[in-house]
Amino acid sequence: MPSSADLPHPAREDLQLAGVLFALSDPDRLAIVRQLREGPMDAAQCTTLDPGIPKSTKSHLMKVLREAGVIRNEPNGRHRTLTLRRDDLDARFPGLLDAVLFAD
Amino acid sequence: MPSSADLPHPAREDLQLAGVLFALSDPDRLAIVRQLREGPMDAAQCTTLDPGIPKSTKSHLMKVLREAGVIRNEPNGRHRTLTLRRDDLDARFPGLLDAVLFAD
DNA sequence: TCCTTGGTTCCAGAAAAGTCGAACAAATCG
DNA sequence: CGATTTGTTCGACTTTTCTGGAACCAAGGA
Repeated sequence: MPSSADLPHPAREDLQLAGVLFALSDPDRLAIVRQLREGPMDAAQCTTLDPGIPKSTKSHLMKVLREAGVIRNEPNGRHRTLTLRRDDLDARFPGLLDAVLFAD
Repeated sequence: MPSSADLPHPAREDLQLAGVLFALSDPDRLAIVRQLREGPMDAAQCTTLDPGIPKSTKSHLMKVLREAGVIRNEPNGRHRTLTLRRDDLDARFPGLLDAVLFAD
């Protein structure tokens, strides 16, 4: 049974190209996605961001990525596990994620 | 000698991934880019946009795409010729444009 | 030369997005 | 239970982006 702390995630078929591109169009969010390339990660270990960033700001970055369908954000004990939705993105927009992750 | 009507275009090496993604993160701008896929086009023939759109708004859409380096906008007699900067985009962000154009 | 056409620029207001403190929530540990 | 850790959410404020009218500009054509 889903915990009340579960956040909504769009279904694969509801992902919008423009929305995904927008979520990725920010250097901070791009850095998070790049870090997730290696695999799931607890939000606390996002070292790519300025360590002095307020947690509400950080949470907002995650929210934009989640609502666009780029990452999954699930409760995991006291933490939150972030996962890149690679399979869904590849299915809907083949090659896009690879191009973004590979760039530069 | 360059006409004063020439608009500034970023050099290939100055293209920013986040900037390009932002320019593409809008349905209207995406539609313009998709139409340019077939080849250069005069701005007046952008049939993808609502025909009732004010020309200043349309010009703004072009400006965002141009400043991000997605399209070239050059004077051509009484018109403006728009060109997708496919070679520059492919060089800097391989696969990105194809993925965007192919999607859906 | 004047008029029309196709387009940019400027400006101001509206809308959207980002920032961050403070309050709240859930899990864990003592 | 109470304190700590790791977050989310809310609300107010700032900043960015969008929108569209009006002025302007350059190229042709009558």
